[in-house]
Amino acid sequence: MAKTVEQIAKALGISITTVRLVLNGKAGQYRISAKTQSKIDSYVAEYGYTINHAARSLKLNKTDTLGLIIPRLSNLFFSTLAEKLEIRCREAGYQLTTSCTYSDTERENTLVETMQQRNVDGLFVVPSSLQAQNHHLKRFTKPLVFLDRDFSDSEVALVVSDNVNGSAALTTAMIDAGKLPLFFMAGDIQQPTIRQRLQGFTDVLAGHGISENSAWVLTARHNRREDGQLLMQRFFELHQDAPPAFIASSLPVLEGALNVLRERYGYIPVEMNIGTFDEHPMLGFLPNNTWSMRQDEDAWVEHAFQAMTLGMEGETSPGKSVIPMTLTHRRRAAV
Amino acid sequence: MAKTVEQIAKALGISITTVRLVLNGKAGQYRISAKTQSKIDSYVAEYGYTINHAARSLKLNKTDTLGLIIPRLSNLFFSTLAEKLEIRCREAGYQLTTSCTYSDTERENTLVETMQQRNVDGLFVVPSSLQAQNHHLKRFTKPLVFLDRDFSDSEVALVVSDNVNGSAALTTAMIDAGKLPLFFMAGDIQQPTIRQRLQGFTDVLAGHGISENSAWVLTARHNRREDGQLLMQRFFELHQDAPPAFIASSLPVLEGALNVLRERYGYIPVEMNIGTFDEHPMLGFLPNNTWSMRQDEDAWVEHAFQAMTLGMEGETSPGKSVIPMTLTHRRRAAV
DNA sequence: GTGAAAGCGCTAACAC
DNA sequence: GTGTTAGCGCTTTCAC
Repeated sequence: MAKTVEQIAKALGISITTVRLVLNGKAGQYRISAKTQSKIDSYVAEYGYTINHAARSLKLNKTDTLGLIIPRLSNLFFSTLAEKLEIRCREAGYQLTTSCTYSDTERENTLVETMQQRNVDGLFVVPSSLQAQNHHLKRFTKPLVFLDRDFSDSEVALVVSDNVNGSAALTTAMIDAGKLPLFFMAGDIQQPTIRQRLQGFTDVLAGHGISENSAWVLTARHNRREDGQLLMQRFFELHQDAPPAFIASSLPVLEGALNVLRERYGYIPVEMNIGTFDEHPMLGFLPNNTWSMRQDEDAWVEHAFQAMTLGMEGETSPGKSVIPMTLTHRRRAAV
Repeated sequence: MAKTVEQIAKALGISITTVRLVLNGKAGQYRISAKTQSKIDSYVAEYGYTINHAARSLKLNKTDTLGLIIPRLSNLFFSTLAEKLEIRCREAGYQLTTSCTYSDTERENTLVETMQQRNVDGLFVVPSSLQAQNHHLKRFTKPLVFLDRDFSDSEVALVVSDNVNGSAALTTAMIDAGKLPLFFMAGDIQQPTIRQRLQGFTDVLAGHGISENSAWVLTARHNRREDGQLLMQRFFELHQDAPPAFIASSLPVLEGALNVLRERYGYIPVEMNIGTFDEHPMLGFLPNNTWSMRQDEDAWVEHAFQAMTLGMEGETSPGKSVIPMTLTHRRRAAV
């Protein structure tokens, strides 16, 4: 097993070049004798041959590997994205290697350096901040495609969802269904994605002439379950009852918020109207009216991979791709 | 940027060895002059130095990379496992690279060959079948640690949950709460994990002198949402009403089963008692009594990494690790 | 049709 | 304290 080209050649008493030509399928092209070919073939069938990827990389200065750096894999949106991107990369002959930052900027920077050392041919990154993004641009010397966070740097290759319009559509759908007042439980509004979702919300409310909307917005520091809990706890410091309708800025925030309700009441009030970003089959477990605004991972992958291909071909950056979102409504369960 | 050791040495007019010693932190040990050191340091500060990992790998015949092959990342259990294993590997200085099989044996075999070519130092695999497992053992020449599927091959390094006892405990808890009859909706019972869960169930029922339990078991071909749907549809071909209590053999099966109920009734009957394997925060969205049997990813990671370490140190296989599961009960929501 | 040789950037062993 | 060298296994180029 795992013979090298040289070992095969020596064992068979033929030259390295000949073996190589056969192994690379160039036998016909160079008119290698059938006898030599079958000698090589049967040797390989017996002992096997595994190309040494490190040697190839060293010579060609490419690894046929792409990197993906995301906040966490245990977030369904990112794990789905990783899955689909891996499939797309493999189709094109690339191995994708994924690592998580856990929203730690230092870790993120380290990961980029690691990817650089390992000489990946290109890198997809969800950057935690504009500084981090600039760090990567400086340190990483091959094509970079940024995902999910729009820091308004028009030069970079970037794929994001159309969060402003998606949020506006979600808000409009809930208002049209008569669900007012409508609260918005936002995680970290420093983060562009969340900020844009909040903006879509306030835009629509302003368009409806609702000026008190700032009272309907609650914000937290991060986007985790715990932040959702804090948000709902804060809500109860300000109000007597559960909100008749609210939007969570992401699924973990929703999980935390509903958890507080269930602890407080022993149940989740069924008459409550719930909006959220990101879709999940388990939203159907809720008996409530729910609206979820889904991000289109397939379109993300196509745009991101296309941008990477252009970058690797040396084209200039394709700039920003803004992917539309789609709304899923689940009607309140009959009783 | 990205100078090689040789370039640095030439630019500074000193020898490659000297530069190397400084870069590797051996300056003190070999008493390199402070002047030389600072010359090198400032050059690196200016132009940077990125080690060429391919060259290092080629020379040392190791990549400081481990592979992980799982069915899918969009399954929360596996994505959590991947996350925690990545963290553990990085602590020990290894990069983890994860790929998915989508339960396709051929793809799985290809992935193992790819990992072999890329010369990963070791491989964690969730094998789709005993044949696949044997294929890997034959083709992969470095340490292998298998996960999640117990094909009763006592020689291999393997980490699994204690599915038989876990399932027995789950079944017992539901029976003790008076939830009979209790149905079991199983996905693919060819797969050892599912078979063992089913076995824990039938064992307990037999222990309670319930002989008709075979009528309470429904099985499907795979373990996906669609299979859960089929199972619940089949249930309704045999019964008039929704099951008063049932156990799903995994979360996707549960999602599919509940989906059918919601379609049929417009709601999920709140008096139904639900058991499932794998824990998820969104199970709290259900107003029902639920019991979920969780797998302990942290323990999996510790045992798996330990087994890998032993393998890399050339020790003999540590054999099978069986990890206990823990039960979470959510009480039916008050009204 | 087949062979030989240089070189990718690193490590390790040895020389001065 | 510093310098030289061989060689990991591959690709590419040129030679016969």
